[in-house]
Amino acid sequence: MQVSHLKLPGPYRLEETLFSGQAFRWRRAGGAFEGYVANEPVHLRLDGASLEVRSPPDGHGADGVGRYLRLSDSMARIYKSIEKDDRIRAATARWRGLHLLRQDPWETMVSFIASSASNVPKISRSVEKMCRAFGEPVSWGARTWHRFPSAKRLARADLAALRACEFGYRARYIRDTARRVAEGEVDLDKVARLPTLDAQESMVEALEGIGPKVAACVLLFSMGKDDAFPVDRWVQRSVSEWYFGGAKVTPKACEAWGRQYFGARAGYAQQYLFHDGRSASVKSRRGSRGS
DNA sequence: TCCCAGGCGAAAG
DNA sequence: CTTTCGCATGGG
Repeated sequence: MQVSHLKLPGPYRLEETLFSGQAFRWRRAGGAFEGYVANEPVHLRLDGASLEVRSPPDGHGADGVGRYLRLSDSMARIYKSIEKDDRIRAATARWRGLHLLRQDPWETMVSFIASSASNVPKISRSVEKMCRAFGEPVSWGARTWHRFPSAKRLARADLAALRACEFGYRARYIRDTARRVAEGEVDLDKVARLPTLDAQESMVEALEGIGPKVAACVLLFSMGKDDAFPVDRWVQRSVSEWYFGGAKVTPKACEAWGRQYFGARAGYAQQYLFHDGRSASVKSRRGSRGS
């Protein structure tokens, strides 16, 4: 096993970052976290101002972890650029150190196809089942881990086997998207080089099951397009409540508004709004349960 | 039993 | 063009 330590340039909310609905394969392991970076198993633990990274002896070690966690993001500048009012300032203050991730685009695309009209725990379960069924096994320690399956592998997946992962009606979208990516009809590296709106449009245009929101998630959570502004029910609700006095806002209008209002780092603002709104809701549901 | 979930595509207006 | 509806499925 390799062990290395990465220096953290500032506060990093590792748990909130890994469990804020961007990534779906992380698990709590005591005070540490198990998951995958660059499709290699890793074990992360915060240790004061540094991050301990454990990984298999024959893998990439900590290579890529800093990039994945976006450790070098200039958070002070980001906060300065998105803190347009007291509401967003409250969210950034509450969750200071929450980061966006830079994940693998293919994994992010499949995961967010699975996300539509679903919820974070269920997405995680489905993705994990799919990895066990189709992903390459990796032995490390006492366990067998499973890499995220390639587009080529999912392209020839049996639809019934995909459905068995609880993807429901999304299984077909995942299999067909895998085929188009495996055939090179859609090239994710090329998509990543396009301007945000062009990239978003190209994915929506080419791939069934990918609409504006899912495409924005791929751009924001895997391609570093920080001006993408994914609008789901939580963000739509928060924006309506906090910025439109409770008036209805369509997802399309909400997205356009968010990109304009928050600017080049709108996606970071979105993540803080999402996390803040969702945390408040979970807390109040817990608090009001009973009777 | 009904409602909801990091929506989307097709149908209807 | 915009709005509404069906979709699989598990959890509250």
